Amino acid sequence: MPVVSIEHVGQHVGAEVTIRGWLYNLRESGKLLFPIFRDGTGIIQGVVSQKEHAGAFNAAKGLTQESSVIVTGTVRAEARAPGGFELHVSGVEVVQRVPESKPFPIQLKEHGVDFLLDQRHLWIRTPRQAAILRIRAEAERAARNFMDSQDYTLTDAPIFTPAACEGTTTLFEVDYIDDQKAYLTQSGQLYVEATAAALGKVYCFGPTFRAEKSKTRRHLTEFWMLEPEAAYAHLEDMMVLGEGLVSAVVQSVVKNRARELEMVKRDVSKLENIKPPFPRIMYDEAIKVLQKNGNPAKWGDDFGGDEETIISKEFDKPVIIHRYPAAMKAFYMATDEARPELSLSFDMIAPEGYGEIIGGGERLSSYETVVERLRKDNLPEESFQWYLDLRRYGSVPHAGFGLGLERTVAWICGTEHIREVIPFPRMLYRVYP
RNA sequence: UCCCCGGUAGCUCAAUGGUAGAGCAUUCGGCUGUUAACCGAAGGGUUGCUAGUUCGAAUCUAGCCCGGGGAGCCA
Repeated sequence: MPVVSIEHVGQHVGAEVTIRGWLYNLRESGKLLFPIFRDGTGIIQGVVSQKEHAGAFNAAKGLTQESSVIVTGTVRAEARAPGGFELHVSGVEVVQRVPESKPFPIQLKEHGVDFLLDQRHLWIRTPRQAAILRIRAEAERAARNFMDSQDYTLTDAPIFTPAACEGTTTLFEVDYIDDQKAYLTQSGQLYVEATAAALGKVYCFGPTFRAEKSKTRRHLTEFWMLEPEAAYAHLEDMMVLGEGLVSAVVQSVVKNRARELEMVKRDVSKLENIKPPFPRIMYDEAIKVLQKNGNPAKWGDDFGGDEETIISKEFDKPVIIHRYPAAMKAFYMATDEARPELSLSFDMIAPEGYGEIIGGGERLSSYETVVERLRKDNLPEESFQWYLDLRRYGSVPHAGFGLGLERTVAWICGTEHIREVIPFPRMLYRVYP
């Protein structure tokens, strides 16, 4: 008897199959039982008749939620069943029965955020959470495929680092061997600048850490970033690469994860439209847009969540804002020679208030300027000697950006908070489970 | 770090100064087409902690602890 996954059960109508999974829910109606099974790929309702299969009936009757089961039965097309297919159950083998004294804590009803996050290891079993994690996986695969197709080479960056990439206040310090200190990486960027000089076009993709005391729906202390970097590339190249990457990810999810998007009740029409080119405005224009909308922003201000939302509402695609004032960007950002008060930087703001999903730009290539900026930002020069070597030995113009995976996936899924789109979110004051 | 909101049964919530309640979950009983099934019954509480006001506090006051949303900062 073939073991089939629930997502493929429609190919076996009329046949007897085996499903291995868990009891998601059980409804009883006298001498008929309606168990709902899940196996990680989907859910299917079973029907068990006491008259026809007394053994299966007795095994399933009173069975507790999330007990693990191996079920055999005949697949029928059935309009009355959720999903359109139903399993007429002839055999039930209980692998492990959840004890009645300590039932599965997550019910098919509403729960509070605190409770669900404490139960995250079990919460991910519910259909909505499982769908979100599948969409995340598709987004990661699509992102890698796109970068590979553009001839970028994956060069992973270290997680232990000797010092800050960006601000020094948000570093996680860890005890390294023999009383040394190390820090969890905030960004792989400095390292991909090195591998770009070795391999030309590169990217890294992995977790990054920020000890920011931020409590918002857009923040995690541990999040994943995809960071391309290319030698001899300029700002324009990166804006084109960024919109290509985001479009490829969105379209791949729309194409390959339609069922999951339906499960999370996403309005897919808003995603189908996400194709290049994306609207681009200069920082100067963005300030004007804000002022037009009654926001008190003035030239030189950085944008917070409110400002990003106002600007993104003007467009139905992600919007690229470029050439921010140099003063508000990191020490490695290149300046615009036409207007030295501006940096050759850009951010991409997602629609619908999901905030900044990309930040990047062209890097400083002159040794003297990097040293000057390091001193200005009070960064420890001795920790950056290797980085300065990149400006000593064949320095070239180069550019790159960082894409925040969780914000991108949260936007694609339309979730309330980005904590839902990573299997085990790490947040301010929460590292369990 | 700052501002706002919250903490009552395993879960979601009600009870605004006078005997702590409901739905779900659990247990027992009923039901041959259920859709977070339904119907009947039972068990289940140190109202986050500490102090205070009061004849009397889940309720009012103060401090603390925990959580949520936001600001700053960022992807």
